[in-house]
Amino acid sequence: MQTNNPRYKNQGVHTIVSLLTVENKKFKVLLIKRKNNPFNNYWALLGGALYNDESLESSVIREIKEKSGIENINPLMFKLFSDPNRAKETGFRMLGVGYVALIDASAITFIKETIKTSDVAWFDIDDVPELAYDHNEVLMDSIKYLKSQIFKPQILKMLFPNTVTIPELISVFETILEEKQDRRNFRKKLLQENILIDCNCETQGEGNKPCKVYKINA
Amino acid sequence: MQTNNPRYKNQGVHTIVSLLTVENKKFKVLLIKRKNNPFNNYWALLGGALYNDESLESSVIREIKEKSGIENINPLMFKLFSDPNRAKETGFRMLGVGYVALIDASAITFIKETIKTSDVAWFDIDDVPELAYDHNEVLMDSIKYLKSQIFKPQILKMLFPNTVTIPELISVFETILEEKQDRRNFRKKLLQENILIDCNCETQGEGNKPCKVYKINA
DNA sequence: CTTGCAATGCGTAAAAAATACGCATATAAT
DNA sequence: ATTATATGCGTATTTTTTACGCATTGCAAG
Repeated sequence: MQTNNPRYKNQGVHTIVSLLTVENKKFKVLLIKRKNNPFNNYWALLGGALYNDESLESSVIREIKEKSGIENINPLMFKLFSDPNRAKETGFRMLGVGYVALIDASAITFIKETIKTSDVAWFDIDDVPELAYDHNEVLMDSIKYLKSQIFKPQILKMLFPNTVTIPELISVFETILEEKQDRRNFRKKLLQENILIDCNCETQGEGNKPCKVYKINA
Repeated sequence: MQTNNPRYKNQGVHTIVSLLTVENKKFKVLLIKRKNNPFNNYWALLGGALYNDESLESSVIREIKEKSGIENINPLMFKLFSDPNRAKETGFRMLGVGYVALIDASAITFIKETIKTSDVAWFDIDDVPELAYDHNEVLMDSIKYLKSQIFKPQILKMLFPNTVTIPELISVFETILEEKQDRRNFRKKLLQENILIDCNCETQGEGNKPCKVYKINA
């Protein structure tokens, strides 16, 4: 077929993963420091080449697991990056498939133990340096997409894989959306749309009135 | 880099184009008959391999021009088809990038003159045979996407590159959406959202009261 | 020249969805 | 007791969507 034709040779696909979290009301992204050319020593989003026999999603999951130790991720594709020159430094025509994934704050602790090297780190979204390739653009697009899809159970489940309380949800939403949410409407919406499952228990020992505990319905 | 690693070898990208039109209140798609294996003699959507130095969109435009003679197309990407086995018959790992494009009824006449061979033809949407690869799925997805985006100027401009009247618009919308539109609300919406530009002239000699002539604002 | 058809163009009314906000009450810590 | 923060029920306002009424215009066919 076609790989013999120079017009089609040297094409490839890689995934680009915007792995985000919220910790202490700060919105953060996981970056890795490149150890090869091109863009040696630049920070970059997670990602890597697609294997022939795996799906894009498996590739993303594999990549996240390798670099952060995190499993049980359900990433979402948000955009295809296809500019012919977007990775010209490699000498290949690479398509980049953009994915967003989220992890909950408790997993961050776990990641911190996994990460021994200084080449993987969380960056505050407002404090991201110039990244390799077109990754700054990819990151911005991923956040825009996330904001538009934040009420989707698939996303909420990544942010809160186990249990949640409504105050926790509000806090995380306000951080990501960068705007205040009305308590009453917020709660009404989540309950009306059957996004939350009542666990019939409450938090305790946290100062004020206990919160009801829910699970994300997904 | 990576093409030496068998895990990444033999990857490629091709575009798949759902080229649609409405003629005499029938919704139609342009198909070509394959003359090679795999899927020899099967009908298929337009499309082809991506060249290294062209954008996906250019590839689509080129493909449409080669096969139909039509130019001035502004296609829209709607989905990435990435199943590892979706083109296993070729022996390659091919990503398929799905695009929708539309042409106006007047261009159909032009295409008919261009098409001399029996291997390119318009099919009624309800009468599409089993297609090569995953093209039946691609076609269905493209129509679903089109329905959801039909009011976008980019799409309207393809359907009506020159001038339109509101009755023409309604007729085409009713065919594509498969449901009746209310004349008054339809008109209100298009005018309120500044989708139409008044050309200050009217149709004539068509029986009843003349229609105002508009251009799509895009 | 009247009548019917299909268009323009201006309405309003009802229904549904999104947004703003009031307030009574419960629980734990101080 | 007071304070802080939750639950949970409510309503009012605004915006958007949908449904539909009707007077008027221009052409064609009888």
